[in-house]
Amino acid sequence: MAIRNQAQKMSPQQKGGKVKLTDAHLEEVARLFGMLAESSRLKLLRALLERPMTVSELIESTGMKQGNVSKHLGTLTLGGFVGREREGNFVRYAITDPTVASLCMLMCSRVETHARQRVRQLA
Amino acid sequence: MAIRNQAQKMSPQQKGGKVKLTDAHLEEVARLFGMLAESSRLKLLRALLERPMTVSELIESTGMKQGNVSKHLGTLTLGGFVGREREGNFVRYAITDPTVASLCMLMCSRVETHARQRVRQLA
DNA sequence: CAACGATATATCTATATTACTATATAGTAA
DNA sequence: TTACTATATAGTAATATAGATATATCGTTG
Repeated sequence: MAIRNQAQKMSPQQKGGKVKLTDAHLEEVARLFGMLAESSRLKLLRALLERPMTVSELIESTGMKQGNVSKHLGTLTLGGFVGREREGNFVRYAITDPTVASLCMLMCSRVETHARQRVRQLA
Repeated sequence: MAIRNQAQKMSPQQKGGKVKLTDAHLEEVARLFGMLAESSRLKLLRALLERPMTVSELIESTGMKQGNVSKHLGTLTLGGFVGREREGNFVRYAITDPTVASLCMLMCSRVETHARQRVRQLA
């Protein structure tokens, strides 16, 4: 019975810093990570981190096709990363989740670290 | 020319907390997020967060097939999330990246928050 | 060396997801 | 209403990746 992995009714963040992640949690966490696992969507988030933008603005700023922008924004909205607000004919999107920046920055610093490690390995 | 997205020679973390993420960065960040976007791999990480384990132990503790465990561990190793160390016939894997826990916990707390939001929306 | 156990890898099928194109919908204004 | 603009969605082909199975490689022991 090795390790206790299964569900337990506890807050995700416990006092000791220890976390009990149920299988269901992991499924959902994986889905959310998957939403960030696409450079197109990250480009949209990067743009929105500057300021809220309409779809048209995002199309211009990212160079992506309209349909793709819409679809990716839909995904990000489902994930709760961004929110939408109608403004006449336009729809303005904004980042609603403060952890987006943290997640991306954490991962980005990993990129640098990892790159340095690889360089060191080669040397 | 809307927004300046392109490469600039700066440290990823700037003083003001602002970050310049180049397109190349985003590609790599996406790849890394993708490695965490699979519940199987997250299960492996969850196990390894308890303590370093050999492949055999991971097979038993996760119930996954040997080949898949090996493959996923290979992916996680490529991403620099875990490291391997031979011990006779066995290979012991351990989490080498301290940000793994932070990333997963951040995302997990998002899951809870988002779930609460959805409940609120339904009400 | 041969035989064995532990781990890695190769191949396959099924599934998911992308970008693309075209089309549909929603809102505004005439 | 119709016409127009902005956004969303549907349909498709191409690509990628998971899990299952089989096989290969590595390290140990005899």
